[in-house]
Parts: sequence; structure tokens; C-alpha cells
Amino acid sequence: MTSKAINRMFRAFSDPIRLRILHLLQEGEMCVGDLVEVLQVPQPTASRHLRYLRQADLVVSRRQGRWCFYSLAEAGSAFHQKLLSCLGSCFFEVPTLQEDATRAKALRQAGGCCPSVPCS
Amino acid sequence: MTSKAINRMFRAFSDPIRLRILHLLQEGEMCVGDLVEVLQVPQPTASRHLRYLRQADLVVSRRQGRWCFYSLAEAGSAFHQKLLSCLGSCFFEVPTLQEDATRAKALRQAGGCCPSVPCS
DNA sequence: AAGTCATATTCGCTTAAGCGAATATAATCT
DNA sequence: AGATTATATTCGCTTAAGCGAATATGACTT
Repeated sequence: MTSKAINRMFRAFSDPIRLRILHLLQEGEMCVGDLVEVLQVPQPTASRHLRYLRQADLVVSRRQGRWCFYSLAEAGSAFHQKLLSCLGSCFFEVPTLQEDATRAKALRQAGGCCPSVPCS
Repeated sequence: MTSKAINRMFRAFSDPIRLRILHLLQEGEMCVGDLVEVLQVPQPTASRHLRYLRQADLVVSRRQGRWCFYSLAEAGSAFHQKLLSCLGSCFFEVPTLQEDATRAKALRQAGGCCPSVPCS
């Protein structure tokens, strides 16, 4: 965990959409399609931000058939853990995060976009 | 504490020099001259970053004679507190922060740039 | 092989933000 | 008032990064 990596992580957190993604992934892995539906943003936008997060070592991806599942990367340092713990506090301040949570819950109950793949 | 404010705070943390300033100010307020000496950056650079931090509501300034003292702003939210607590973990990862601490300690013992102003 | 679905990348453009160099402001001192 | 000291701002330039629109890749289906 170098100084550059720390700056990259902070910067990764400093975008509304990426914050939303990170917050969503706290509940478990999600495929891109479901993320797009919850975030209500164009798919390329989601992919772009996901790449950014991957390059910052904040998320990892796993391919399964046509779908690509993203989840939070293991926190390999105290700093990484602290940073993740900020997400919880954001929830109370950012209404969008709460709306996302509502949509995500509904989507989970509806089954999501990928047909009966054991999503977790 | 709006969503924009949160993004601004994260972004404020995502620059090496600003991270160093925030870390230094954890030990108490400092005047610009002392910051410049510890950071070893041009004075306008320090001022620019201090303004950025002020606009993000992370630091406050107080003028005393010719000198301007900066200190950390009171954390008015759980989020703000969490974010500040990341600074501690950074210390172990970023050598520059440790070098700063050494220089700051020496400077404090030498009296700093402002003549016997009750600096704290 | 052709088609379709899920995801990723590229392109052109715009804005934020970093830097060094120069300059401006503000307060104190003589 | 004029000089000096401490800090702040401006200017010109460069790079990072955001977006929408279009296109490419990769995997499964028929």
C-alpha cells in the first residue's frame, strides 16, 4: 500500500456514482446489469466507474458466463478498512444511497437480471 | 453535510500534499510559514492547498498579526470523524508523513517561524 | 455460422485541478 | 509614507477525469 495507492483510493471515493457502487457492494456481489438498473445510469458509465474502482484495488470482478460480478476487495490494510467504514456514515448523509438501497432490495426480491445464477 | 460536501471532502484527501497538511494539523494549529518549512514546498502551493481544504470545510484559519494559523475544523458529523480517523492509518503507509512528523517536531522545538506567539 | 445478450472500450469534448512564476494584498516596522 | 514580512491570488499551461454516443469484445444460443 503505497502513497499513490492511498491517493487513488481516496479519489475513487470522491465521485458520487462510485460511492454508490461501493455502498451497494457492501451488501454482497452484484452483476453489472443489476448495478445499472439500481444506479439508473447508462451501462458504459457504470463500466467505466467499475474499472476505476478495480484499478484502485477496491473491487474485484468474477466472470460467470455472460455476466460479470463485482464485489468489494478484501481490505488488506488498516487504512483500507477505515476507508470502507466511512461508507456507513455516508448512508445517513446521502439520500441517493438510501434510494439505491431501496431499489436494490426490490431488485433482489425480483431475482435480478441474471436467471437463477447463485448470485452469492 | 450534503452529497457534494462529502465528495469534496474525499477529493480533498486525495492529494499527497493535502494529506500531509491534514496529518500535520492533527498535532495542533500551525502557521503557513511553518507548514511551508515542514512540507518543503513553495509557499503559493501551500496556500493553494490550504484554500482547497478550507473550501471543503476541513480546516479553519485564524489571523494573528501577519501570521495566519490553520487548524483542523471541528468534525460536525460522524462521516467527518471517520474520515479524519483514516489519517492515523495512513501514517504507517506513507513514509512522507513520518518524515513530516520528524521535521515538525524539530521545528516546534526550535520555536517555529513566528516569534513567541502563543502558538497553541 | 449467425444472432443475441452482457459487458467493455474508444472517441471527441468539457471541466476540474495540479504546477511554477509572477504579482497582489495585508499587517507591521522604521 | 516607504520598506519589509507573511500570506494569498492570478496567469498560462498541462494532465486527469467526467460524459454521451458509438463501437468492440466475449459468451452463449440456435
